Amino acid sequence: MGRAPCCDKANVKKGPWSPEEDEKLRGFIEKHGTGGNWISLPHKAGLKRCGKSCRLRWLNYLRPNLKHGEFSEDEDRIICTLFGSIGSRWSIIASQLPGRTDNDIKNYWNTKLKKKMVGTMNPSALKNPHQVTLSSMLQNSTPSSSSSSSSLPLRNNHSSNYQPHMPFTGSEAISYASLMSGNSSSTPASSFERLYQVNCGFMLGGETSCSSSSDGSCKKNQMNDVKEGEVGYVGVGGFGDQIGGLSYLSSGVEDTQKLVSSNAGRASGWTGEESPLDYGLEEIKQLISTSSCNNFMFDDSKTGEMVMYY
DNA sequence: AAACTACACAACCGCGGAGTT
DNA sequence: CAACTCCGCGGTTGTGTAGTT
Repeated sequence: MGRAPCCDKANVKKGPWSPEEDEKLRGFIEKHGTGGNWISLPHKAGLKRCGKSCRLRWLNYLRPNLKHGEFSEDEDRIICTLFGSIGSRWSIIASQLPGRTDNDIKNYWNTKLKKKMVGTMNPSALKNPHQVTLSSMLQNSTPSSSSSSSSLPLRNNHSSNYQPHMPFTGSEAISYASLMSGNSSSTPASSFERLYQVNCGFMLGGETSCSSSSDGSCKKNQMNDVKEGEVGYVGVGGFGDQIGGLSYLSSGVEDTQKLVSSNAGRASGWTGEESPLDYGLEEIKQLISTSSCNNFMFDDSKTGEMVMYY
């Protein structure tokens, strides 16, 4: 069965929104609400736009109480922590950042934060081929082409032993962990910085595995997996133990929960249509505490590479 | 000043899930 | 239960602009 188009593409305007269109849409929604039907909304509002386009414009740009501009360090922290815990589920991350949209955060991550992560790494280490291969991390992070997705094992909803390969060998990972712990930032590495660097550093390589891929197999099902307790995750301590007593990841979960807790109140300020996603605190806590992305383990015996078990 | 490049952000696309008929 | 519609999500692309050569 083919999927019906969401709108008559021939009679629909595309591209940037004009101020007049914005005003029409804003005015209509302020007056009538969305009516729970985005498809019919543009017609009612007198707009020659696709319903999805209207929805996006409203959610990402016109909606009241939206923040535009620089992200604060707090917001950076939250994004990184959550990204490290739950991957690229931008809507969930956005739900913890009032005034920010998933699109905003996604763009911010892709254009700035990811580079910031890279920037925290010691460049000299990158010259050593036996240590972290940054380019390979980044290559693995973008599932844009079908070829890349075919070369990378895609997560199966119902498979608990999905094993994406990290671009490190076991010893490389140890080098990397040492590098991170000895990072020469102006302040001693705080627990956040370690969490930030380790979680996010690895996530650069693991992003694909946690995001929805082109086959979309990794979307809401992950939530369902967690809820249903079907996933046989390896314990959180696995990775930290292996890298010589560094307990970044286990503390990461704790920190994440604190962050989520501290932001839940703010998040609750979102009401109805304002909130793109309304996950409960407990839901997110559980999601994070059982998050696949925090569960690492070496498997030197098989491949000689470090492997994350999901 | 023109050409080129890099970056940031808005918008589009296609998919899966949920709800309805 | 299948067929269908709509919503929401995340990845990707397009476009404008600032910076550099």
